[in-house]
Amino acid sequence: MSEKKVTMKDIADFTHFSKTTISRYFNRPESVSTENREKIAEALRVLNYKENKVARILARGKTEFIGLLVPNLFLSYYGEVMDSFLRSYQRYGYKFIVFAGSDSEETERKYIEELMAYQIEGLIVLTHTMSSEELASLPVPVVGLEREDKYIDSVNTDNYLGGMQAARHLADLGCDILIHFNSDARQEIPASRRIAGFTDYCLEQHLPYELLIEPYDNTYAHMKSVICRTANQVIEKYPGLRKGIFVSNDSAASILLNHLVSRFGGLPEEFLIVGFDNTRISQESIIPISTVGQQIDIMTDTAMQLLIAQIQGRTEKAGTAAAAPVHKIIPPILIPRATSMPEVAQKTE
Amino acid sequence: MSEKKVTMKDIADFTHFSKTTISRYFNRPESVSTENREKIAEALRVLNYKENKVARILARGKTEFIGLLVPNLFLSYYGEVMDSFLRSYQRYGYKFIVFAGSDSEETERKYIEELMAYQIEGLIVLTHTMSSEELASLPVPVVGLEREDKYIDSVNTDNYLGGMQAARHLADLGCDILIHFNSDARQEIPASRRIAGFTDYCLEQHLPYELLIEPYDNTYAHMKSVICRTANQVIEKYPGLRKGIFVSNDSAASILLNHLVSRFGGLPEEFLIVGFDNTRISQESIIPISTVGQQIDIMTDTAMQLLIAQIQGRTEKAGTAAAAPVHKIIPPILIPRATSMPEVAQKTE
DNA sequence: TTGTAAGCGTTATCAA
DNA sequence: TTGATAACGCTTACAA
Repeated sequence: MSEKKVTMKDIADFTHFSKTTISRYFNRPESVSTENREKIAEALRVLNYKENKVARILARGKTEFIGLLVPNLFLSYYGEVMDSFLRSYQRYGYKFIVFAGSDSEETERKYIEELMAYQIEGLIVLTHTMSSEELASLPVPVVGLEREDKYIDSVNTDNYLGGMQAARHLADLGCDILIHFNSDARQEIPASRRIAGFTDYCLEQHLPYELLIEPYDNTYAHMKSVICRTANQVIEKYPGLRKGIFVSNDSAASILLNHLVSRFGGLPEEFLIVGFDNTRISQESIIPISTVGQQIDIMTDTAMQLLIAQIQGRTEKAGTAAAAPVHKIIPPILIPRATSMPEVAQKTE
Repeated sequence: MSEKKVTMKDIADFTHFSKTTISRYFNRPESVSTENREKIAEALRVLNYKENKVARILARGKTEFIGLLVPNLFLSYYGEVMDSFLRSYQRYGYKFIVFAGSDSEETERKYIEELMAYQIEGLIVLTHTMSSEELASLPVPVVGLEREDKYIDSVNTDNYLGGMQAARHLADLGCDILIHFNSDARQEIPASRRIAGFTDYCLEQHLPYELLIEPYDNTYAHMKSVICRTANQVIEKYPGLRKGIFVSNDSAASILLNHLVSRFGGLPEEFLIVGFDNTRISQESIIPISTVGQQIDIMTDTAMQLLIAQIQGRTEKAGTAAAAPVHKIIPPILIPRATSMPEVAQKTE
């Protein structure tokens, strides 16, 4: 159990071949005679050889490592995205070194330094800490996901379309007034496009609408207090009207739903709710929440492909002037559930 | 941007020192004269040197890598545990290579092979796929977390105590009958001790109780149908009695709660619910769910310490006969919330 | 305080 | 089809 590690040298000695031949056995087996291949296989088994990829990396310069920077893993959106990235190992073979939760730019830089020291071949960034400009200056390919992406390749949900889908859905259901809850309207954040999509649809269709942008930090308690307060204003302001409320994400939508259900003993027919993301919470809430679903598997796969394209491009044409960053946009899919179809609200899904 | 990588050799040439001195500058700076330290620092800056830890690993044999096997990341429990492990980087400096979701033993072995090839120093296992016996035979330190752990070091919540806490809490609140919902009573799974703790408390205190063990797979839909069915049986069987229901985890507790609230338009006073884990869902449900909370940060920290102890012990006394595995037990903390304190159920938390 | 040289376990080049 | 030999970039005796 604690014996010295068996190396190719040991196999070479054992079989009386050279290290080179052993290496070739792994990398171009067809260049080793069938007979000797068997001898080597035998020796590998007998000595219980295990490859050492660290040495291979040093010799070849390819680590098959990708760095992953994620804000946290307790929000289910990030959990689901991470899950999806990790599973891409089966397809692409890249391993992930993951760092979570850089509070400050400084620690995020430290993480990146560390990742670079391990010779990662690419970096995927979900955190919002550093500017894409700084990220673009790194000596490795970078892809951003649902973050500011001016100077880097990225994959985003078509947030603008998502906002429109939500508005159209609510309008189609005969709402008298469309309302959008959000907490962040900063231009550079892709999710803020949801606001624009929602607004533009309402304007185009001449629908009465209202934006309620109330900042909150990411703690549940604060989110809750802000949303409940906002909801109460809406209740007072639009009595008797059929209100279609599009909420910026499923967690917030769930808070709103719980508030209404608690207050009225159920979701009144005059309230329709649509969330965003299609995270688990939207399915598991007291009434299944209609939501604009991000296609996470497609997004992560697209991100991997962008990254791999960069990795390959880099080795080929090293000196090319930085091309304009590629921004892939993935359409969301509206998923109608009980919060926007009151007639089915009582049925279990 | 695509220049050749700068190595210690370059710094050596630039400063007219030897590679050795440059290396020492990093590893034992005090052994380099102050004057020359500055020269080297200058050269590092001018040439923009970045360390290559892959080479260092090869030379020293320490990777600072830990492998992490987790069933998935969409269940918030695992997300929270992962989050906690990743943050331990700040304390211990270990980087994590993460694999999620091995459906089969075969793929799980492949993951482990891959991790070994990268010379991980230790392995943390949350998956239930492989036996601890097989894991124990690996040539690296292994620590399990809330999994079968006969042959490996492990960290578990004191599930037995947790079951007792839940029962006592419900009994103290004057329940006429105590009921436990669970889906898996297999001895080797630590969580099954929750059943034993619950049962023993009821027996000791001569309390009427019932165990309802109904297997379900991990899909939400199936969980839901099983739990709703079971709940309906309970409703019929114990009309008028104050029922204290201890549910095996928060997700299941949330499903039960939603079912009751939907059916009765609120949580009837005669139902008290306690979940397990203290995952986010317990706080974010329509009525905050009382739960037996796992102390995740303490558990992950304990796991890291166990692993590090093994890593260090291994280098010191290589030949020691495998000591008996160490099992650390972390007490859970009961968190009373509205589902077991009907009088506060209406207040926002 | 600094340098020489060997070594970590692979792969790559060139020759045989 | 195989083998010598030199990388890869760093650490570490041992020597000076």
